[in-house]
Amino acid sequence: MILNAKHQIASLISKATSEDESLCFKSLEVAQEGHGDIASKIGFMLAKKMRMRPVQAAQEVAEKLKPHEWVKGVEVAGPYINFMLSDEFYAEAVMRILQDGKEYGRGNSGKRVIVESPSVNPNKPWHIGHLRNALLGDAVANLLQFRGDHVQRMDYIDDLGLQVAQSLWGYLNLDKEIEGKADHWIGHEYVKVAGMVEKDEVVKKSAEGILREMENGGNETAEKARWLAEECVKAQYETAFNYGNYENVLICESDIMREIFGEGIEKLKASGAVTHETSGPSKGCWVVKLSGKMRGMTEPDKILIRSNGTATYTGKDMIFHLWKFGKLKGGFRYSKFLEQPTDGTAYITSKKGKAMDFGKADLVVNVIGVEQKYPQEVIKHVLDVLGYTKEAENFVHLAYEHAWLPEAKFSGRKGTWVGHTADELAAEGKKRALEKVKTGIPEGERETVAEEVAIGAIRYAFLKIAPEKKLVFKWDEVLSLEGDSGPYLQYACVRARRILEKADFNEKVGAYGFNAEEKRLVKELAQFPMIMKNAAGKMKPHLVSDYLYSLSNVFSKFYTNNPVIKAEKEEEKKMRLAMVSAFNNVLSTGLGVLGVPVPDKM
RNA sequence: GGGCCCGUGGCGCAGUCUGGAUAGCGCGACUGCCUCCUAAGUAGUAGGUCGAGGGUUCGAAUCCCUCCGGGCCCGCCA
Repeated sequence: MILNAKHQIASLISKATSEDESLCFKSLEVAQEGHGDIASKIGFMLAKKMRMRPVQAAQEVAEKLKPHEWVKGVEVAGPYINFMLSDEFYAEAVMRILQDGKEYGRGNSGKRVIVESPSVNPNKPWHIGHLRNALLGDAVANLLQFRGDHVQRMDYIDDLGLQVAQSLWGYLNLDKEIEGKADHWIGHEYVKVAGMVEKDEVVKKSAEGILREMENGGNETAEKARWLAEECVKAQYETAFNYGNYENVLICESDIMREIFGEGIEKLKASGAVTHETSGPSKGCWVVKLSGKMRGMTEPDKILIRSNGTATYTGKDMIFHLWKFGKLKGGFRYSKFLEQPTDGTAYITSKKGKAMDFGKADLVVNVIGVEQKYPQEVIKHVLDVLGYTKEAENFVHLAYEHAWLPEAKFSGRKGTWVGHTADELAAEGKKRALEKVKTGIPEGERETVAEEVAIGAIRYAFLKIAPEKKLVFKWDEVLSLEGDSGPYLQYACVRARRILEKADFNEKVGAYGFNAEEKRLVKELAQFPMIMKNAAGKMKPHLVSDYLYSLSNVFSKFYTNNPVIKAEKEEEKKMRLAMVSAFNNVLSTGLGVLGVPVPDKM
C-alpha cells in the first residue's frame, strides 16, 4: 500500500514539474520520524536544471502541487518536500490488509526454482554450522514461495564419500549395531575410525577398499553403504523436523553417477567446452580452460575428469547442474523417503521408483558455505561457455559464513561437534524457555510452549544476521528470550491474538481520525509487500527479520498506550481492532516465512 | 603472488547494492512504569573519529583509490 501512495505522490510531482514520473518516484522515500510520511528530495534533483538552489527548487515544486485524497498536507522543509498521508489512506491501508488476508503481499512470479540445502554429509549429526545452512535454505525457499515461485527443496546426499566408507568400516568391523540416534552414533563411529586410520595402515586400506566397492556399485557393500547413509539422513531429518524444516527431494551422488553422469560427460566433451589434455601437468585429464576468464586463480584449468577416468567433485556437480537446468535427456527415478510432519512426503532418488517432475529449473539457488565460492563460480562459468547464458545468470551461490565456537572450529573428523549439535541446542533452549514459561499456563501445554519459544528463538537468532557475517556461537545470544529475539515477536503476536479472541470484530469501519501511534503502526504494516519483494529478490531473510522486529516494536508501543477493548469510543475500538487484526495477519505471515512458530500463550 | 568477504558505542548487529535531514537497534549499566487487552513488555539516561587516509559530490557509513586488521579461497580433496 505504501507503494501505491508513493506512486500517487510521484504522479502529483510529475504533473507539477513535467518531469518523468519514474524520476519523481525515485525522489521519494518513506520518511523517518518527524519528517512527514513520504519525503521527496526532488529539490536536490532539479536544482541544477531549474538554475536555483535546492531549497528554492523544492519551494517552487511544492507550490504547484495539486491536492489528492491520500495527501493531507505538504510541507517544505529546506530542500525536502514532506507529504502527510490522510486518514483516508490509513483506513484504506488497513482494509486492504484485512481483505487480502493471507495473500497480502504475496506475488505470482511462477518461476521453477531449486533451492539446494543443506546437503550435510551423512556421517554425523547436524552441528550449529549445518543448522545455519538449513535454516537459511528453508527461509529462502519460503521467501521465494511467497513471491510465487514453484520451489523444489533439494538435498544433495554425498553417499559415496570416504567418511561414509570409514563409518561403514566401523559398523562392519567394530560395533555391528547402531545404538541411539543414528547420526550421533555414526558421528562417533567416524571419529573412532578416522583416528584408527591415521595410525593403522591396514584399517586405512580396508576402508579404501569399501569406498572402491561403493563407487563400483551393484554389490552388497554398496547396498550396505547406501542403507547406512540413509539411516543417518533419517536421523538428521528428525533434527530438521524438530526445527520445522522439510525437503521435497533428496538426490544421492550414487544415483547421479548411475543415471546422468555418462550423458552429462558426453555432452560436455561434445560441446568443446571441455578438452582432453595430451601434455602438461593435466595430461590425460578432461579440463575446462579458464585461463584469463576467471579471476583469482593461479591454475588456468579446472579438471573435471581425472587421468584415471574418475570424476572430480566439480565434475559431478557440473553435470548435476546441467540436470537441474533441464539440459539432460536422462533423469532420476524416485521413491518415498519419509513422511514429514510439516509438509508431505520427501522423495529420494533410487534405482527402482518412478519418474517425477523434479529439475528443469529456471533458477537454481545453492546454499553452500563461502569457502566453496570458487568451484561454484566454475560451474556458473562453464554454463556460460556452453551457451547457457540465461542459466548462468540464474545460477546463484548463496554463500554464508560459517558458525563456530569461541574455542575452535568444528571438525567432523576430530569430533569437536560433540556437545554442540543442533539437537543439544534445541534441548538447552527448551530447558531455558521452560524456566520462563508463566505459571498460569497449564502443565500439559508448558512443554509445547517451551519448545516453540526455543525453536523460535534459535531460528530467529540465525536468520536475523546477514549470511556473509561470521557467527561465533554463544549460547546466551542465540537463546536470548528478550529484546531483538524470536520470543519478542512471538509475544507481540500472542498479545494481538488475545485481544482478537476477547472482542467481537466486525470488519466494517467508518471514517476515523488516526493518532500518531496508530499511524505509525499502519504505515509500518503497509510496507510489508515492498519488504517481502525486496527480500525475496535479494534472497536475504534477515531483511524480513529486521522488518518484523521493528513492526512488533511499533505494535508494542501502540499496545502500551492505546487500549483496544476498553477504548473510549466505539469507532475507536472498531478501528483499533481492525489494526490489531491487520498486524496479526502481517506478523503471522512474516513469521511463517521465517519458520518461527507462534505459541497459543506464553 | 592473485581473488572474495568482514571491520559501525563495552559486546552483538541493521543501514552500504539504489549517496541525502540530528548514524538506528538489541545485550550489558543506571532511573522510572503492572487496581487497566499477558511486564518475554514499555518510558528515559549514559555510551559513536561508521578501521585509517585521500578523492568524487551541493551532500559520503554508503561511490572511487591507497593502506591497516581479521577470515576464506586459488587441489587429479569434497
